[in-house]
Amino acid sequence: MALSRAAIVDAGLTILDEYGLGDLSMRRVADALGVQAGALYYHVPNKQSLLAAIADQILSSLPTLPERVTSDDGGPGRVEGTQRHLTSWAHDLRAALLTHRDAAELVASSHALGLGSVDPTAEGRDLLARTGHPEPEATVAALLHLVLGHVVEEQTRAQMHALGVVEHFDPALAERHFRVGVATFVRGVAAVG
Amino acid sequence: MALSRAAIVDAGLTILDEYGLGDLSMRRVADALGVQAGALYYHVPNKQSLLAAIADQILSSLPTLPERVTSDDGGPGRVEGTQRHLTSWAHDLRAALLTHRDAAELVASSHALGLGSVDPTAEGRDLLARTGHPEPEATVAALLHLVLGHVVEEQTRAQMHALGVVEHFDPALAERHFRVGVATFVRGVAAVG
DNA sequence: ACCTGAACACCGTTCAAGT
DNA sequence: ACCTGAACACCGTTCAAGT
Repeated sequence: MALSRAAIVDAGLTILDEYGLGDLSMRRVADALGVQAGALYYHVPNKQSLLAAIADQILSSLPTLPERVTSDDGGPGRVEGTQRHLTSWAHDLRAALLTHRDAAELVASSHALGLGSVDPTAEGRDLLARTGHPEPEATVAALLHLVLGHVVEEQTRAQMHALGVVEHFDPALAERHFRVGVATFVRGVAAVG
Repeated sequence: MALSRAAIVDAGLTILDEYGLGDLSMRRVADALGVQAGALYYHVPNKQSLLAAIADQILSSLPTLPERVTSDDGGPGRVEGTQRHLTSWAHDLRAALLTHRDAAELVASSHALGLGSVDPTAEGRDLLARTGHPEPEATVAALLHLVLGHVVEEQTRAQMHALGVVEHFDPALAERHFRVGVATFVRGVAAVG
C-alpha cells in the first residue's frame, strides 16, 4: 500500500495508544509503516502538524449536541436546558479523550498552538450564543480548559499508577471531582448578570 | 563558584525566560554554568525534577492570602469574602505565571505529574474548607485547571504573535476572558447546594 | 511523484576515569 | 566528593540521489 497522509495519521494514533505521547516519534511512525523517516515529510510538513491531525481525529468522534435548544421558544426551561447541554458536552468531551492514551495532553497542546481544524468549542459556543449568553466565547473557553486540565491530570495519574509509581489513584474519585468541577462552573453560567 | 542545585535551578530559570521551555535542555543549562552536562546529574536526579524545581521557584512568589476569613464569625459577609478571596487567588496565580516565559505550561506539567513541593492549591483549599464548602478539593482543582489552561493558551499565543505568526493576539481581550471565566466559576462556587 | 540513505545538529543519561 | 570526556541510544529535519 502506498504511503498517504491518512495512513500516517492512523499509524500515529496506534503508536500513541501503544507507547504514549512521549514515545511517539517520526522515526517510530515511519518504522511502523515500513518506510524511512524522511519519507513522512512528503505527506506531512512536520511533527506538530501530524500531532494536530491526530488530535483532530480523536475529536472527530465527539457526538453532536441535539438541536432541541434552537426549537425552544425561550420559556422557563431554557436555562435548565442550556445547563444540561453544557454539562453533557463536557462529559462527552471527557469520554472522547479517555478513549486514547495521552489524548488530553495532545488536544490541549494542539489547541493552545491554534493548530487543528476541529474546534471542540464550536458547539458549546453556539449553544450559549443561541440562548443569549453575553460571553459565549470566554465561557466555553473556560469550560474547555477545566475539562482538558482535569483529564490531563487524570490520564497522567492513571498511567503513573499503572507503571507502579503507586501514588494511589482512584478513577471513581477522579470522575466525581470532574462532575463537581463541571457542575460548579455550569451553576455559574446559569447565574449570569 | 562551586556547582549547586540552587545554581542549576537558577540557570534553568534564566534559560527558560531567554529561550523558552522547548529550548531548555540539560546541555544548555550546563553550558551556561561552564560545566559538562553530566555534572548536573550529581546535583539533580533528572531533567523532570529540575523542571519541577523551577516550577516551585516560580510558584514561591505567590502572595499569601490574608487570613481575614478565619477571624470572620460567619456573618452575612462570609460567602462574599470567600468569593473575593478565591477570585484574587486566581488572579494572583495568573500574575505569577505571567512573570516567566512558558511558566503555565511548566507548572501544569509539573502539577499533573505530581512533582513539585509547592502546592498552589493549598491556600484556596483551606479557604474553602474553613468556610464550610462541601467539596474544597474538587473545587480548587477545577479552578486551578481553569487558570492554568487559560494562561498556557495566553502565553503560547503571545509568543506566536511575537514570532510574527501573526494570528492577531489581544492581551486585553485575553485578560477579559480570564476575568469572565474566573467570575463564572466563582459564582458557581457561591451557589453551592 | 515518491522514497532511500545519509547526513546535520541536536537530545537525556550513564559512567569510567581523573582530581 | 565532584567533575570531565566520551559514549549510548536516541531525536526532527533536510536533501542529494535514485526509481
